[in-house]
Amino acid sequence: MTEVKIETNGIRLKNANRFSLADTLDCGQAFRWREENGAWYGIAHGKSLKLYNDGSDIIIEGACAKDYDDIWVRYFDLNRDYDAIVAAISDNSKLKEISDMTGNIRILRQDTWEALCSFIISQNNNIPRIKGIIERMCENFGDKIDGGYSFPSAQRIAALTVDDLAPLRCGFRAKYIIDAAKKVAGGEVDLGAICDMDTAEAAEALMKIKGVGPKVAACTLLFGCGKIDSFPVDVWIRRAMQVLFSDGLPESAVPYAGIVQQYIFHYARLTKLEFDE
DNA sequence: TCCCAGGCTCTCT
DNA sequence: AGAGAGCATGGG
Repeated sequence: MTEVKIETNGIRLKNANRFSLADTLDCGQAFRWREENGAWYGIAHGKSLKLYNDGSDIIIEGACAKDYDDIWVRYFDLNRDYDAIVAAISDNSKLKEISDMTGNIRILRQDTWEALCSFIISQNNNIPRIKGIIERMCENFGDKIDGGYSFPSAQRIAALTVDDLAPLRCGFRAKYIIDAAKKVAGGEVDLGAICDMDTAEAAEALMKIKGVGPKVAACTLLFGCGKIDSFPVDVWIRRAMQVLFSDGLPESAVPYAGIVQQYIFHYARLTKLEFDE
């Protein structure tokens, strides 16, 4: 996407394109990023990062060259041409208006297990509280690393009981988290294989987990497997689609449905889109 | 305070 | 198959 410079304390993305830190890291797709004095701090794939803008560049502080190639290019979806996607969908005037506001979001390719777990927690919940539960999960059961705690593995959670999760204060979702961990750690649900399946088949496989329905499965596949044809429908999207695209998603957006879904989701929330059902 | 939150399961028709 | 209640908890 851009020229990359390796610097002493991190990586510099020269003239970072279609990459708003705020829109990408705080649009409800990932829950472990926080802003402080203009910089964004977070932990992903067991590593701690600080990101900030330097003019038109983005600095990924804490990333070495090897991790950049092995982890961060994929995590930040840096090889995808978002300009081309925005151009393609802008043939529709509503999508153009939406992407004018949200087209600097990049879809993060998160760890599959973390995405699964995060979106199990997200059900019938609000974003601030989702973040709190996930942080408590990491503090209680993750590994201490420089800068915080890693997201705990499925194996670690599988060794726990519902009662052990009480400190998370996640309510009825605790039993779902335990079920997911046991099935993933035990191999009954093979996340690696699921990421290789087609989207519909993969969703079916994920829904063998208690508490995983179509929406949680779709989010897991979009944000945890990079399946950009996966289209999560939550209350915001359902209402936004009724108001904006009652005849369905425009044809030009179908190949990128998942990405466009995130644009619409963010747009709906930014504009506090009002609906009369 | 009271409504509702990036839904899903269970039950009843 | 489809509709509706209930769910834990706490943010706004």
